[in-house]
Amino acid sequence: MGPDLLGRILARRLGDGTLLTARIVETEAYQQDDPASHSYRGRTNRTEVMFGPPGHAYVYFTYGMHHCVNVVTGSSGEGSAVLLRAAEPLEGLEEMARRRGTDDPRALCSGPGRLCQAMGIARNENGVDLVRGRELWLLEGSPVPASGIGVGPRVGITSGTERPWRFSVRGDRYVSRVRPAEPVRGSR
DNA sequence: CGTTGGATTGGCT
DNA sequence: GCCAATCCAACGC
Repeated sequence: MGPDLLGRILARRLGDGTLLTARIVETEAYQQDDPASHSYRGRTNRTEVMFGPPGHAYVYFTYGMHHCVNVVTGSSGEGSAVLLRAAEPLEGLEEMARRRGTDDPRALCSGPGRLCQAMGIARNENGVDLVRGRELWLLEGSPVPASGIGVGPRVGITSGTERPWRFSVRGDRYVSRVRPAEPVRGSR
C-alpha cells in the first residue's frame, strides 16, 4: 500500500479558503503485526482511527511538538496505515513558507513533521475522510511506476527496522534526509 | 497516580 | 554529530 500513494496529491483547504497541495514522494508502511506500529498493542484511544475504515487520516502528536499524518489502509478492524513522510509542494508555497518559517521549498514538506506544519495538519484532522473530505483530501495524481520507486528500512524507529517498508520516488529532491543506517545509540 | 520515551526537528559543538 | 525542546500516550504500581 505504501508505494501506491507515491505520486498522489495531498490537498488542504484552510479556513480562509487558501488551497495547499503537495505531491507525495516518500511513505512508510505500518501494520498491526509490527512492533514498530502504534497499532501493535491493540486498539487504544489514540490508535482507534487506525482500526477504522481505510482512506481516513490518522494524525498523531509526538516529541511534544510535531504532528504526523497517515493514510489508514487496512479494512476496518485491521490496524494498518501508511505514514506520509515527504512531499513536493505544488500550490500555496507562500502560505507553507509562512507556517514553516523558511522559503526553501525543500524544507517545506520534506519530513513528516514538516509536512504537517506546512499544511496545517493537527489533531483536528485526525479521522477525516481523505476521499470525500473538503478540508483535507487525496487526489489521484500520477502513480509512480515500480521502476521509479526506491525501497529501504524505515526511519526513526528502534524495532522493526528489518522490514524494508520505506518507499520513495527514486532520485526525487524532495525526499527527506536519509539518516545513516547505524542505529546503535545508548541513552534515550 | 508516577515514569518513560517517542513513526522529529533545528540549533549548537 | 549530538542533544534539548515539550507534550502526552502507554504502562507499571
